[in-house]
Amino acid sequence: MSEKYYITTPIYYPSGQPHIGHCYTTVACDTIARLKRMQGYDVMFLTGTDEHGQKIELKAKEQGVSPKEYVDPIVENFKRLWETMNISYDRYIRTTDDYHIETVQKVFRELYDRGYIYKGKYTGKYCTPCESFWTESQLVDGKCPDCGRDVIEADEEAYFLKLSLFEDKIRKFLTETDYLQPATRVNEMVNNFIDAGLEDLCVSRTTFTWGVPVDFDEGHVVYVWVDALTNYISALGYKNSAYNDYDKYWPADMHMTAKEIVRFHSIVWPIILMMLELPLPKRLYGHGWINFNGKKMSKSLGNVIDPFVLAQRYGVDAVRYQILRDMPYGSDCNFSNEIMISRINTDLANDFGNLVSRTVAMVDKYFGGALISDKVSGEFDDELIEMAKALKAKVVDAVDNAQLSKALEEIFKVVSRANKYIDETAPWVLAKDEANKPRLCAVLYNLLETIRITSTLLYPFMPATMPKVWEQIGATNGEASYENADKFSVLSPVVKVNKGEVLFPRIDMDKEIEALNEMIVPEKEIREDEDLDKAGIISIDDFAKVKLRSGEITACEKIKKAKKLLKLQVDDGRGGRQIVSGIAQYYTPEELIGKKVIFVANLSPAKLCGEDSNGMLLACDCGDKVQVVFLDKDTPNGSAIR
RNA sequence: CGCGGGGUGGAGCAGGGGUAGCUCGUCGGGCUCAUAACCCGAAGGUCGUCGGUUCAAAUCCGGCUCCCGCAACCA
Repeated sequence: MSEKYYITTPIYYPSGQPHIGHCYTTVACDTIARLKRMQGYDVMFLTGTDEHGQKIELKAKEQGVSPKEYVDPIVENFKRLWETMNISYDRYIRTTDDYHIETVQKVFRELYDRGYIYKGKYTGKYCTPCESFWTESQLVDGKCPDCGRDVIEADEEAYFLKLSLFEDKIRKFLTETDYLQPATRVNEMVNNFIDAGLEDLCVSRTTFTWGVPVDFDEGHVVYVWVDALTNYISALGYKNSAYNDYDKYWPADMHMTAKEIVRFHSIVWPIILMMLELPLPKRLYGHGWINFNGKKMSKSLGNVIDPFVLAQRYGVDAVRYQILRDMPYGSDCNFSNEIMISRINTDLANDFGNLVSRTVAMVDKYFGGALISDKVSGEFDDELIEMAKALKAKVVDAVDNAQLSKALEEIFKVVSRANKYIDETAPWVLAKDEANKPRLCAVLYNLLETIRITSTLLYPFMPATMPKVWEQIGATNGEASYENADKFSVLSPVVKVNKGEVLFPRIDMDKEIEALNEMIVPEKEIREDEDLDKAGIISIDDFAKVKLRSGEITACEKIKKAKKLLKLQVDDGRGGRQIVSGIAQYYTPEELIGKKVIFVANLSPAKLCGEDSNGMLLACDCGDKVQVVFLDKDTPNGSAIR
């Protein structure tokens, strides 16, 4: 019986198309899963989609379809992407699957029966016409993100999970085990959420219906986390009959997530398991984000990179390599087309691909494609051989700690050493003298062996390309195995090579960037135009409701404690008013004083960071910047604008 | 005084008391087996800033400053 290894990605929320961020987590898990399989583990690799919730219900309504109909094609797209990215998941869970729903209902009830769930009141911002609750952060300009109308404070009946009971236990779990990685996040979690007092978690809602029904209280639907987190055990058949390997695989050996949901995986999930008296997972790794050109990735910035396009242009393995190579342990990484191309060119094309190419070419050229058994070792051999043999342990250690970029770094040190070895031994010089044939043969054999070892260890990272390498170096009888990855002299002494296609073609950076830019720019414009159209046509009466007026900024200061807010005194021709505006990043108070601006005069007053605001300045979104609309200096204050 | 991360040669990062290191880029050289690839060398840094501890500080301590997340407010 081989040892088991259970690894999970989060289940992704299919309210939009999958992007490069989803790819990172999934590819990272795939790499770990593949290495574990090579090591002989009985691996269960789970991924899936979290398909319930208000957001999806709303999006479906917008499109006039049922939530399931809305979600199905997106889920297909996720699966298609995983196919493209060569993801070797063993099981795919959808929270809309019957067996999962069954488990969630049973878990919910058990938590209730054990006294960990109680009925209480949920308060939040409520939009009456939409019958929807929103969190503060969901609001758009303080208004309902759906219809744009005002929201009110309201409450609804809801069930809560008594997280607070487990404050001490969870603190201990986080601080006294190495569950949460990287360890720096432990402080973050403890300081922010546990020491601050663990609040009970709202786990049911009545304002929407797209979710798992609470089977003992009609109208209630299980809300987010009890539904989503439970997937890790329902997928194994916990409290359902679809599968039967809970006993075999639980507890999970590795949950991987991006950092924004570490909180729920490090606090809520273990507590739920504690409540159910189930074993706790062994490891949670929270990785950073892929930023694009230094900015957080988001749809509104128009910089979501399409992984399908990348894979098609550069090949799956190149994409897998770059995102794994450049994501440092625990922190964010930067993505740009330049970074990706330069990675592909230097590491994959120049260093690794070219090493294979030149080695195979030399065996071809000097030995007609097959080595001879006569070999003489010499200077430089030992260092290369020792380095290659030591590599496996380093890679395994790094991967075990989710340090995939470190693992790749180590592999490429050996690749680099091999290239240097060619220079040191200068095979083309040896080839000039027939007497040196045995030495030449040994040099090439050492190179083939080094390629065999590095390509074997690269296989989990780039599973599509490595078998091609093995074909080329003649490692076709299972020599390229994990077992052999720390041994030398594995290939047949008279190994026969097969010159093949270029593994990683070099990319012309300038041309490629140009081509990519051409693809990206029009797409962005289209999306904005669409948004404008969708925003809907309004009548002149609607427009007349907005009272715009001119005014002069007479005083202006930053609001301390607020990063983005400026407090402005505006002469509106009627005694003046105070307006708070979120433009502190773009303007200093000095440069605004004396300027004539347009403001919305009849906007309902609001308090921002304790400051009253009566109105709103008109400003223009210009890419990353915001530009206030200024009027001519001689515009009288308080004039109506229409 | 909200929580946390960070400021190291042109760019991206590592180092965490005692010759400042890696990748890319630049410049010079070598080689010609190879995907104009590979190898070697050089230039380039008072390690954000001020002060403290120490024989010795990029590294430890304190103040300041700037950046980036989270949180709170982009009316």
